[in-house]
Amino acid sequence: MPEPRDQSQNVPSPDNQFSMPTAFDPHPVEAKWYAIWQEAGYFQPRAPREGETPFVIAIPPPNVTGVLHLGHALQHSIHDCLLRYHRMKGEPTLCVPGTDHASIGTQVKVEQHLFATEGKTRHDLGREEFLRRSWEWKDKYGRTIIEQMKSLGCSYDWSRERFTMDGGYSRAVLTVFKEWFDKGLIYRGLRLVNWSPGAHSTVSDLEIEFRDVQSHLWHFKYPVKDSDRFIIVATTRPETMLGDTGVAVHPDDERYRDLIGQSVILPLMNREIPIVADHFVDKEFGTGAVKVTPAHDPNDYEIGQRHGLPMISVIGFDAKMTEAAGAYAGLSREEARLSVVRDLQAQNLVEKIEPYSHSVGHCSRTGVVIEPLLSEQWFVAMKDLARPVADAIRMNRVHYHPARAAETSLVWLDNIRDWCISRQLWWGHRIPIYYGPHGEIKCSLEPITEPGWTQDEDVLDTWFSSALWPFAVLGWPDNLEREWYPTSVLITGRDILNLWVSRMILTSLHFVDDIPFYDVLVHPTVQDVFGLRMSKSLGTGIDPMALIETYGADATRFGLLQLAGGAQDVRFVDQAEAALGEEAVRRWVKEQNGKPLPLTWDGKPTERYPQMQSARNFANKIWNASRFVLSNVPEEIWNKPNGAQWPDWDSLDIVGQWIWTSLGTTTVQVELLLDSYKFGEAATELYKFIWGDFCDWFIEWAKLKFREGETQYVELAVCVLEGAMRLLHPFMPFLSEEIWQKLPKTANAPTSLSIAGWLTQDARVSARNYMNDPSTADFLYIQDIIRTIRSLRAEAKLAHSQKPVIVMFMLDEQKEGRFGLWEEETFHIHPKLKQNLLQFVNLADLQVMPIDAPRPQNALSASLPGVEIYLPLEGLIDVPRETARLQKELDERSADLQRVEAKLSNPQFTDKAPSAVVAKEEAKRAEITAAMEKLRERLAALN
RNA sequence: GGGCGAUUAGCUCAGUGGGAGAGCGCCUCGUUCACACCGAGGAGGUCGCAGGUUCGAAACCUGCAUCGCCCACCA
Repeated sequence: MPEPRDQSQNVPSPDNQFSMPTAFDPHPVEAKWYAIWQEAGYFQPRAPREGETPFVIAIPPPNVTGVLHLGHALQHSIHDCLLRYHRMKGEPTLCVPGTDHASIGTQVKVEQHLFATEGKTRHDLGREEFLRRSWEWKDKYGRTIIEQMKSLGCSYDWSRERFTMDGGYSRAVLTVFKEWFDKGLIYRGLRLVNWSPGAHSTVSDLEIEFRDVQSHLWHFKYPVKDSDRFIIVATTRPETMLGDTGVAVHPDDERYRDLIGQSVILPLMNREIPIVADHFVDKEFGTGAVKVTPAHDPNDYEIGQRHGLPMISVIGFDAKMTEAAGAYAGLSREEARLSVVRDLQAQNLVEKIEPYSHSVGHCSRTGVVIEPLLSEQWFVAMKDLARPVADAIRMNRVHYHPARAAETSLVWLDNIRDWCISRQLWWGHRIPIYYGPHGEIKCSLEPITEPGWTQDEDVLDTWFSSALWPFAVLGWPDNLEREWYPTSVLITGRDILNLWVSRMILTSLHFVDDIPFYDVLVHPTVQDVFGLRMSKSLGTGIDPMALIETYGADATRFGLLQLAGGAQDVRFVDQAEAALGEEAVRRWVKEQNGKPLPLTWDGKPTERYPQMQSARNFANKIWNASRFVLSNVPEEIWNKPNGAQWPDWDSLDIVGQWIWTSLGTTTVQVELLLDSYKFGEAATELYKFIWGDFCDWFIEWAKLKFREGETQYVELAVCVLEGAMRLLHPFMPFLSEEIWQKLPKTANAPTSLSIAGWLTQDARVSARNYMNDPSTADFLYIQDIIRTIRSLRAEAKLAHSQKPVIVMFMLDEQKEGRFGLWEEETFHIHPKLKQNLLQFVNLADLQVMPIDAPRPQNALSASLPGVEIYLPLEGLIDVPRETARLQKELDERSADLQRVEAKLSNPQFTDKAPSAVVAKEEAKRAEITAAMEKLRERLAALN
């Protein structure tokens, strides 16, 4: 158990006041609080009560071999922000974390490691030993990303951590397979699949990377049978011609119309193959005639199916030419290509060879060129399963944020193709199909050990198991914890909306008869500073752990959340990249595929990523504001058993009422924005409140009050700070906890901010008071006046030691109803307030005169609505300079007036625009006219 | 090729019909009293281009240009 906070009394211990260093050091704070939170079990929720809606997230399980990248860091910042927010609001809040076995990704890594360290392949080890090594690998490296999430502060229920190959999960996978098999939804078939000779397995579309390759377009002459004509075909893959079983032309192509139905003699193989007509063929491309190799090209496969062409596999699983390639058998694809071209040239059957650039599919795991191959594979029949998913999305049972993301899924679902689920790998869920001695095929959850029976060698596509994630981690198939299901929201990137999200809905509807989550939130893709997708394989990755090291976890989270507006992609600024220049970066990425960029950064480490630097500065600002408030808490408050209390509203001055109000309205804003997943705006609201309102205005003002010994003002400062820490906690959990713990609190206060609950009614009561007493808005008016006075001071180049007199000429109606500012009877500025203002702006005196009183000579001046502000100067003022300034303002106002006049003199406008808009324009005209009049007077007074 | 989105200050981005905004950066001034990871003041924009709708367009429509992402992939 953690050391409980000493609640017997609030003591002004050295820890509270004097040992706070002037700069916030995040790392000790992070380590301390995460350990305490976890040990205390704050991340494990209570069970939901009857009728209560819990908040539940099952995180997208990252690969066991993975490390946190910037996209993850953003995603988990969002997760944890929502979790902490809902937990503080008192909802039962559960987050189930875990990792994915990532079949092919992990296997390839283990194989690479094996080869590098021992020079062996998996076949040298055998299946059993290889799997043992893979589990070892998983145990060793699978922790990394989990530890990194903890570094970020994620408040996930680690006692529930799952792995997609743990016992219960495997049972879920096999159960799904068997049920679909028994229903006939899983079948075996000969299909063209993406074969990775590197991984020696089929791979999913997602695991193919298309790269632009400089190659050639070869034009071959195929002799037409019983004729001296040739038909010329163009190809990028000469070696596949050995497997050609047809030539296709467009049915409307005049050049070939008479040849349709005839045949050609395939050179080198001397095989007679038909000429068919197919709409797929583009008349404009190449020669308008296509060689058809159904066994090695997806489009040719389709054409072959339509015309009943045979399929001849000339390339084998080892990426070498097969026996069917005749004389070329045993050659590699590359060797065969050279030989075929050479032999055709010898026969004078090569028309021409053009340079040609096109994109070629490479295995993203091994980098080897993908070979489309015919192979026996297991498939899921998707059509009937997909329809209910599309229905559920169309009926808004699942809400996508943004809504247009649903369209992506609908297009995919409406054009669904059967899903190839078998992979020729060892690491993964082995297919529970057993073959009997007499050709029997059985699906069994338990191993069949009878003699003569063997299990299918293949494993399942990783996404097959991922598709079950939300309910499999909540107890299915044994005992689904319905109180936590469906989960609340799934947070993901755009790229796996179909591969993963749609399939989760599919399995959930089928097996649990319910949706898996109410909301799907698509988060932005983080791009580099030039707008390119960030990718480690492109050398453009940024390590979030380095950000945490440099800026702290709180700043990293806050900085990332500030970027997370909607689903709009965001750019992450790296000054080192920017310095290198876009052209250089792109050239490097293109030429040095996979190698890290040659980036150097000589400046301060914190200045490299300005978006993070800004967040770190914010954290430091909060730290110092808190340090200042704490250093002013007097003994008597530390000794109070209930700590600081909200003061009486009516006893506060205008500034106190204003900051209290601002806390209340900020709270409402943050709630609204978080409820609608607008993290960037919520973060900005907090930034503006804490830095702009609390630090820049309230604390500066409070300095005067603290010096005067106004204890209740200290209490107010503590209470506002306490509320601000609650608002901040979902964004910056460590810093907010650290400060919150230092504040004087009631004896029975919770032991941690993370479970302390959301803002109290007291904290928000001011919003109601504001509605009843709009005079608090007057402080915004005072701010305007203060800014104007400061501006005049700067204009006059007054030293800080010089205290000028300010004279304000004010309309009476400007004073009415503002009794926080003015004495009720005399309309004089309230003496107490005036005294504070003089100190605040560093003035000798502040005089308020009637609007028609004579203006001082030799003065700088400015005006706001209803008030003119004069700074009389004893010495000479710079007349030309001041004249120019006033003239410039006059010109600007004049332009404004012209615009307004033009509108108002247009009968179309006055007739058709809403009367409120017209009235507004009229008021504007009056205001501008008055202001211009004053400007002219001031100009005249100068000259 | 199809779909989606973006284009607003030097940079990153808000702003969905009625007087162009924020943060960072930049310039000037200021370090005895929370913070230089700071404070005060200031400069800076024909809202990608061209049409259209409207009394009125940064916003709505059309086209074009540029960029990005997703899907399909050109023999």
